[in-house]
Amino acid sequence: MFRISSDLIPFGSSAAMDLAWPEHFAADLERIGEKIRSSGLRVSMHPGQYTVINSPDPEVARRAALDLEYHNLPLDSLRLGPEHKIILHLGGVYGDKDTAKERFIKRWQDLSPAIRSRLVIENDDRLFTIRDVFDVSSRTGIPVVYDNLHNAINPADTSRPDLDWINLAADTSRPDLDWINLAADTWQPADGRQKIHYSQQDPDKRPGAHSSTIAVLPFLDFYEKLPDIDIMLEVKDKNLSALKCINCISNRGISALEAEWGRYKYSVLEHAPAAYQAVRQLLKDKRSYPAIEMYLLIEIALAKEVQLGSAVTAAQHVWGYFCKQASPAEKSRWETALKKYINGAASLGSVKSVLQKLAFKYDEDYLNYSYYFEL
DNA sequence: CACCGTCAAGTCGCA
DNA sequence: TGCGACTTGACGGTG
Repeated sequence: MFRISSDLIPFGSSAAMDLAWPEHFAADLERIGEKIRSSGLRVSMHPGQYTVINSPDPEVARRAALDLEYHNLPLDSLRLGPEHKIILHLGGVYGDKDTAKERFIKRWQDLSPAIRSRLVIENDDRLFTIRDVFDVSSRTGIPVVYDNLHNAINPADTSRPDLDWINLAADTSRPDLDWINLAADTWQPADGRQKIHYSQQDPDKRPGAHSSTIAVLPFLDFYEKLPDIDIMLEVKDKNLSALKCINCISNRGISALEAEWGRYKYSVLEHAPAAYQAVRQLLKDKRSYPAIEMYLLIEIALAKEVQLGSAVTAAQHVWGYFCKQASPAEKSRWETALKKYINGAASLGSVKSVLQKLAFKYDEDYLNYSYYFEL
């Protein structure tokens, strides 16, 4: 799966956009679309929370419908079928949820068939619960994407109206799996595989904020109960977590872990030299597949503060790729940057920036694909 | 060059 | 009534 950014086409949703970009980029779109189709990739687009089709203001609703057209156009231009989805929340409440749901359904009926065939609806983190979403789905047939974190923050009311608040608190939500199984029935063959959103709470941020990375143990605990469906992660480090989870739920061979370690190693080294050594030991047995252990060590290491000494060591490891071929000017730039960092006059980022430019210039792909410059 | 503010979108909740 | 939070990226100004 791949989530296409809403910023794909600059000014794409603006009234000022009069470029015939689908024609202009026809050859590229054809090539990319063919790659998506032949590889079995499923792409999707996620309009922001500002796309509100159920607003009482008809002008807001009109612009929201145009925004959905804007999101549909790239998918149509790639010649992708209706299993490539557009994911939408229900919108605002305006003091009366039932009326707001009715208005969503009415506005949905006026959308073009192409958009309606792509649309899926998701529970949000403060207004419409998964139960509200099922309510709308049962009357429209729109497939439901269940979001576990949103349901934890904004749980569906599973109580009877006569239950008092104490009992309600004790039985505030059904298990994720119940909702996921219910959502399965809303997906038709033309919609492709059922998809859910999975994310974890960032411990230091407001409720509902996504974590920086997916913690592997809670993910596996969640995953082992699931039927065979698609899971889209919502997480700051994006594909890093996706690859982590894939590597932990399937044996992709020790070489896949070694490749991952190659990308993580300098970051781990600057946070925790002991963990760096531990992972090296762990990967020595070439018949093993210690994915979970490796990612746990990486998670623990990256959660620690960067130490100046180990950050210098890691940077010097990276500098080792260039020390022979670098020009005198480059050598002096590196030494100055490192000295300033050690004296507290510059950030670690400025040292890495010097190294990243060298990696690009000298075509060191081992470093160009390293997470050292990202984490 | 790091850092911070600003911009676009619509709604809701809290001063 | 007005402001901040939500989200995402680019971009401009400051020191």
